[in-house]
Amino acid sequence: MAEEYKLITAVLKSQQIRPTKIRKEILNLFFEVNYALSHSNIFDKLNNKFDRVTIYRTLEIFENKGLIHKIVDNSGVTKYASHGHGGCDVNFQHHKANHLHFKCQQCGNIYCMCSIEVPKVEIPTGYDMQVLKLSAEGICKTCSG
Amino acid sequence: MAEEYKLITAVLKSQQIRPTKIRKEILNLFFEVNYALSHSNIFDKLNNKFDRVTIYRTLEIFENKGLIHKIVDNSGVTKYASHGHGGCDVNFQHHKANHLHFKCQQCGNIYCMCSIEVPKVEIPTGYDMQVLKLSAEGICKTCSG
DNA sequence: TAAGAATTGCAACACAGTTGCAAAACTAAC
DNA sequence: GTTAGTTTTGCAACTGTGTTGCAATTCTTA
Repeated sequence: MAEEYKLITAVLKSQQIRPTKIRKEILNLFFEVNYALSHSNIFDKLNNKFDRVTIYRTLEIFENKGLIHKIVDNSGVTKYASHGHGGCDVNFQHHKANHLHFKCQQCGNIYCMCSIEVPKVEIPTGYDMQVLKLSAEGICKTCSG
Repeated sequence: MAEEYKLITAVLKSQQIRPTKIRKEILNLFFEVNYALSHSNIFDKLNNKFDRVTIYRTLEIFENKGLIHKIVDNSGVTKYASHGHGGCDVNFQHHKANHLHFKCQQCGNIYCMCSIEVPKVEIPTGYDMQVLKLSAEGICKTCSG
């Protein structure tokens, strides 16, 4: 844990984020899992130790600095996934690019799948497509295994 | 308008939905547009004539009976698009199947594109994919024209 | 017209997310 | 190490979305 926190502190500093207690604890949570976390997931895991608002603000900072990205799943729940570590099945570089989000219908977890190539798709004339996003649902490795 | 309401009444009856005032007005709204409507869109368009809760319940009924489907866009806003009429660029049958949702970055409207074929995609072994959804962003016909 | 069922509106609530502000914690200079 | 200034945090309050229970109203049909 102490070793891990050294790395976490370094990651925060590398993004010009002051390594306060709550920031280290939240970033640590992201590094411990390989799926996306919601605000309430984080609030619960931190056991009411910090204020709701501070968690929102921390997530905002992490997102702006590119440490995590926001995912809105198709039931409307907002989650965040870390770049690097468990947050991606390939590596940090790929993660930043457009990738597929897989939601497990059993456990509800969302996994980033950076190894997937987003296919080309033709849309009707008159429309100018800038972004194409893929999202999948099914049963994850853990739940089917 | 009177003619249109005859059709709307018939559609409602065909799904065993009693054609009350609010239901006819809401279904009419869906038939007037070719994009998805949010609860607050509908509330505003109906000019506070009906209760918020009744609108929620009406949307729930329409969704359960298959007249509309729910779309959560990637900023977390829940919208509903009608099957048939303006809600689809092909026809009623296609609409029910999996299709692409296109969100205009300018006007914010979401359009259903039923003519798009959803491509095959390979995912990592161990994961069992049941559903694949496509969503796009860009500039719509109206805004670019 | 009256009884029973469905629909509506209202009040109240839960939850996610945001803002302003004061208290606390840090940083850097002396 | 103390102090001034900046950042961060926690609290209170608020908005918006969605839900539930219940009583009043409306519709159906007999």
